[in-house]
Amino acid sequence: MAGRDDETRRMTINDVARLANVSKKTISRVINNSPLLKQETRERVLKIIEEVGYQPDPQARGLAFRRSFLIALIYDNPNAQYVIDMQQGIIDVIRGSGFELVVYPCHRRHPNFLSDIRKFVERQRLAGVVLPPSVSEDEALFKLFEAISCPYARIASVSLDLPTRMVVTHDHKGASEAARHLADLGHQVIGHISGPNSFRSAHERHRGLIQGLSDRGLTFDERYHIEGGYTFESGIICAKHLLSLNPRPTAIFAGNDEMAAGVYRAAHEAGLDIPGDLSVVGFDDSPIVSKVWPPLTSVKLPIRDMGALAARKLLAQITDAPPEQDISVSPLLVVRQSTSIPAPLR
Amino acid sequence: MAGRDDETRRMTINDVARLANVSKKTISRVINNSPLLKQETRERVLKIIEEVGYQPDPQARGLAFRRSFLIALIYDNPNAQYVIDMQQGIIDVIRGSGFELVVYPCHRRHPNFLSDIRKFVERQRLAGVVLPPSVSEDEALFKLFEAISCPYARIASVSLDLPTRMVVTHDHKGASEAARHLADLGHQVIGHISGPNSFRSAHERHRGLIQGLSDRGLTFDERYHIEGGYTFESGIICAKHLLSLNPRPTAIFAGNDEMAAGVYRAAHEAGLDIPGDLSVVGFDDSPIVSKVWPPLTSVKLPIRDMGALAARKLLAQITDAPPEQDISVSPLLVVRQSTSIPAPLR
DNA sequence: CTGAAAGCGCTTACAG
DNA sequence: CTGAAAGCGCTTACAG
Repeated sequence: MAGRDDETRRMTINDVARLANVSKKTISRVINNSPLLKQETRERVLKIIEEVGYQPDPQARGLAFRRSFLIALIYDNPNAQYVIDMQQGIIDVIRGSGFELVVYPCHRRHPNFLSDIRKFVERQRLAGVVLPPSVSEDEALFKLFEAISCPYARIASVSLDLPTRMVVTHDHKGASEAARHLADLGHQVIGHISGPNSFRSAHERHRGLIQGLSDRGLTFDERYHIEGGYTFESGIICAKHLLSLNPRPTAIFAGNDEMAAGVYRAAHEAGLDIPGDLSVVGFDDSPIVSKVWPPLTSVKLPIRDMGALAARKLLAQITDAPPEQDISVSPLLVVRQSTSIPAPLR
Repeated sequence: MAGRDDETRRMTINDVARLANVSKKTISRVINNSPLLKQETRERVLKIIEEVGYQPDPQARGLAFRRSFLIALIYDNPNAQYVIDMQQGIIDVIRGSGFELVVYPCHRRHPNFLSDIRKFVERQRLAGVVLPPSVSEDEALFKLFEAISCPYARIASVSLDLPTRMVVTHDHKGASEAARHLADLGHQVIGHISGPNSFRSAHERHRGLIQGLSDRGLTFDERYHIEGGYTFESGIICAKHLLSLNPRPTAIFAGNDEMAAGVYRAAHEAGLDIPGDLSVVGFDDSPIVSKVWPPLTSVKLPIRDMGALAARKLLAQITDAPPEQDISVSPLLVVRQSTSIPAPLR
C-alpha cells in the first residue's frame, strides 16, 4: 500500500485511557454506552474524547465484535432518482452513528445473484442490509438472510414480513386515491397500464385502482387493463393499444411516471390533447412530472423517508433498541394539470 | 449486538494454513500476491482456498494494514442519473477486488464540509476517494487529502491535477462539436444558457461553443449568453430572455439537458416550434432526451466509463500498480430531432 | 522461499 | 462500578 506515514500518530483507546487515568475497558464502556458506569466517569471520559478528537476505529471494533459497521443497500431498481433518494434517507439516519453505507447494485436474474450476495454479506460481516423493490420481493433472498443471521429491512408495497423488518408503502392506497380523483372528475372509461407482473407494486396499484373506482360505485373493465414494463417505451405501446379501444378511455392511469410520459407521447401522436381529450395520472412523482406539459398528476411516495425508516428499523435490530412504531408511510396524490373533467361532460 | 451464532464457524487464515500444511504467513503471501513464493505452493494454497470457500476478513486485514478496503464516492451532484451511473462504473472495476464502495453525499457550502470529510476519511482509514464535479473542483479539499495522505481520483471537465489522479471529460470538445453542428446547419444567431459560474464545466462548455463557432468562421455574440443554474426552472427563465432578443436566436445551446427541457417549455409557451422555429441542443444525454418531443440533440458523456476509469486510477495508486494510460474520455454529440436548418434558410 | 513472534485497536469473558 | 488477560484475523519486521 502506498502513502507516507502520518505525522502525528492517531489517538487510540490506550491513549485516552492513559489521559483519563482509567483502564481501556472503561473507555470501551463509554464508547458502547454501557449502563454500568458511574455518570461522573462517563462525563469525564467523554470530555477528554471530545478534546483530543478521538474516534474509535471501526475496523478494530468490528473485528472484536465479529460484525462490521457497514450497512448495505442492495438494489436492482432502474430508477436512479429512487435509489439516490433512498441512499440519502439512509444516510440521514446513520450519519454520526458510526455506521456507513455501502452500495451493491445487482441483477436479480443473474445466475450468481444469491451466491454473490451471500459471499458479500459474509465477507464484510455486514451489520445489516436495506432492500428496496424489487429485490425486497425475492423470497429466496430472505431464506438466505435468515440462514446467515443477517439483519435486514425490506421496503415493499405490501407487508411481506415481520413489522420490525418491513417498511410498507401502501401503493394500494395511493392508487385508490388516484382512482377516486378520476371518478370524481366524471371519468367512467378508464385505462390502466400496470407494471410488470413480477413486481408486487404493479398488483397493488392495480388493486388500488379497482378499489378506488368501486368506492365510487364504478367497476373497472379489465379489457382496459394492459401490462407494461415500467419503461417509457412500454408506456407508448400500451397507450396506443388503449387509445384504439372503443369507446376510447377518457383517462389513463399509468403504473409509474415513466409510462405516463409514454402516454403523453402516444396522445401527442394521436393528436389528443391532455387533459382535454385524455386525463393522465402517473405514480412516483419523479422529477419528470414537471418537465412534461402539462405537468403530470402523480402519486408521490416519500422515498427519502422510506430509506430513513428502513435505516431506523435496521439500527433497532442491530442495537436491540426498542422497535420502531411506524411501520408504514403513506403515498400522496399530487394533482396537477394533466387531469380534468372529461370532454363529453364539458 | 443481536443475532444468533453461526452454525459453522467461519474459515480463518489459520484453518487454511493447517489444511495446506504451511504457516499462516504463507497464506498471507498468497492473498497479497507476494512475488517471493514458489509457484507450486501458491497453486496448492489457491486450490484449497477455492475448495473451502475461504474469504480473508477485510476488517482484520485493514486493521493490520492500517488502511481499510473501502473506497468512498463523495458527491454533491444533484443529477441522480449521473451519480448512479458513476457508482455503477466504480463497482464494475472494484467488484471482486476486495474493495467496497461507500457513499457520502454532502453539501459543499455546509460549514462543516471539510472537517466532516476529514473525520470520515480518518475514522474509516479510507483506501481512497472518488470525486465527481463539483466537489472535484474544491481546492481546499485537495490540500486536505494531501495533508492526510488520502489517495483520490478527480473527475472534471479540464485537468486540474496530476494525470494519475485525474479523469478529464473534455466538455470543451463536446461543446465545440455541438457548435459546429449548429453552424453547419446554417445557424448564425445562437443563444447560450451556461451553467452556474461556480462550475468549471460551465466555463468549458461555453469556451467550447465559442471555439466551435470560430472553427466555422463565426463569432459568438456575448449578448446571447446568459447564466443559468443547471436547473429546469432556470432554463425556462433564461430561454425567455434569449427569445426576447432581436434578432431572435434560431438555436439555443443549453449547458445541460435540464435547462434544455426548460427551453422546450419556454418555446412551447411562446408558440415556437422545435426545430422549425428553434433548434435546441443539450448536454449530458440524460434519460430525459427521449421523453421530450422532439427527442433532444445532446452531448453524451460516458459517465459509467468515467467512474470505471477513476476507480482504476485509484486502485493503481493504492496498489502501486503501473499508472493508467487513458487520462481522459471523450464526449459524443448525439444528433436527434431537435436541431434542423433554421427557418429563414428553408 | 518460508516461519515464529509481536502487534494493529478494539471487545469478551471473567474477576473483584 | 472498574480492571487484567486473552483473543478477534490478519500483517509487519525480523530471522533463517
